[in-house]
Amino acid sequence: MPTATRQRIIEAADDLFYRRGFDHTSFADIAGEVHISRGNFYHHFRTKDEILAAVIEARQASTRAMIRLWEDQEPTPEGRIRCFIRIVITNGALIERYGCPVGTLTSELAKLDHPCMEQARSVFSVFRDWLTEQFTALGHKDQADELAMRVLAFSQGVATLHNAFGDEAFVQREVGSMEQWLSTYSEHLKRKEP
Amino acid sequence: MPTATRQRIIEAADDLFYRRGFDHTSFADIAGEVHISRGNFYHHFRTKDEILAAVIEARQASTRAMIRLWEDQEPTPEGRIRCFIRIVITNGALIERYGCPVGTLTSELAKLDHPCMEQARSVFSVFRDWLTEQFTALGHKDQADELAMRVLAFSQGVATLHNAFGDEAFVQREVGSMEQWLSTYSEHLKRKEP
DNA sequence: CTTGTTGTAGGACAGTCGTCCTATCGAGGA
DNA sequence: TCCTCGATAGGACGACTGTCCTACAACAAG
Repeated sequence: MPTATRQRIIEAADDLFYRRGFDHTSFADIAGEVHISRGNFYHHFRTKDEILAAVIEARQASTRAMIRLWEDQEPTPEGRIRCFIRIVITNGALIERYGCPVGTLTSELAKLDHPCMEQARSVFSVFRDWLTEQFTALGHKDQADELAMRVLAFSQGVATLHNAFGDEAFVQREVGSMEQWLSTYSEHLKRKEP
Repeated sequence: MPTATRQRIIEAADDLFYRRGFDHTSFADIAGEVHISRGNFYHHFRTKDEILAAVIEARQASTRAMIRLWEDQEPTPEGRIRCFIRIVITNGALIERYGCPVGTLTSELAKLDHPCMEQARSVFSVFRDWLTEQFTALGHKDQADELAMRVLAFSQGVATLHNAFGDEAFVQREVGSMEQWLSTYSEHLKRKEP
């Protein structure tokens, strides 16, 4: 049963881990953000790794929630994949400043050789599996996972360079190019099923 | 005039910043790697930021050296761009473990709001400007920078996902796809200048 | 009213951090 | 031989880290 305070800790840690990085965020930082004492903090999370695990779990949940939203808004697989492609525009301001939350956390945990690495990777997998489903529905079952990985790589590349250069025109251009690439895969379906 | 010890410090710091991250690498770590005392360390670098600046400078130099090597080995712009594309295979083992040195450092410095961020970005720019030159030589002067950014984004996306998933087949596949994409841009030139 | 549980606070603890200071070493010039 | 000066060593410093312990307040169960 999650307490309200516990929930606020997770939200603050989520935000700080994103903006400052996991390693560079201290207990005191999070406690200060939530306006509780470090002692109270320890009552909810005994170690830093426990918070990280809870944060990643929360990110998995919010990712799934976002995906459900896309599925409600867009009836076609093409429209849904387009939602994912456009995420680098939707979250453009944050990505320009702090990069992709999933990619940067994974990179950091890889360097730290952190036990939560596998859990962090699974956030990637939520996107990957869902994109694979969409490409399968689009009639490309045999290469669905490969296409999903390509879209995922696109978003990571654009996010990293947006974070490095801050060039919004570049993001717009790449999204447009990717949407055009996507349309070639969906028109192929229309031609097969008129 | 760089001392031999100073050079060894830079090399050790370069390696550790890559493998553990800048923030998570301490003075003691580097000193231990070089087998010198922390006091001696301070004689060469007074602050951590000074080491970082020296490391980034060294990376710029080694990047330019690698580029010169490519230019010596490959006479055509297409072959040279191919060298860059293949770098995610050449350095595959390291990237799988620690990600791209340029991308991960830039991401970390962005989160730390570090003054060396601009300098780190310039390592990206070395690649970007050189790729722009190559695409210009390939006869695509009007969109040379856009194509350079696309190749750069490709490498960052592939590196991030290779680091996350460790899927070598994915890397091979994406490199092949990217080389095919590149060949369409060079054949366009051959058609115009037979 | 007593007892026990739970949330909160504040501080103790040993360790590490970046930074800085001082002392010693060794070679080269006067 | 003495002096100088860069290279090296070793430790001191205050601040901060993650972790842990104890004390108190609120409140429900008995």
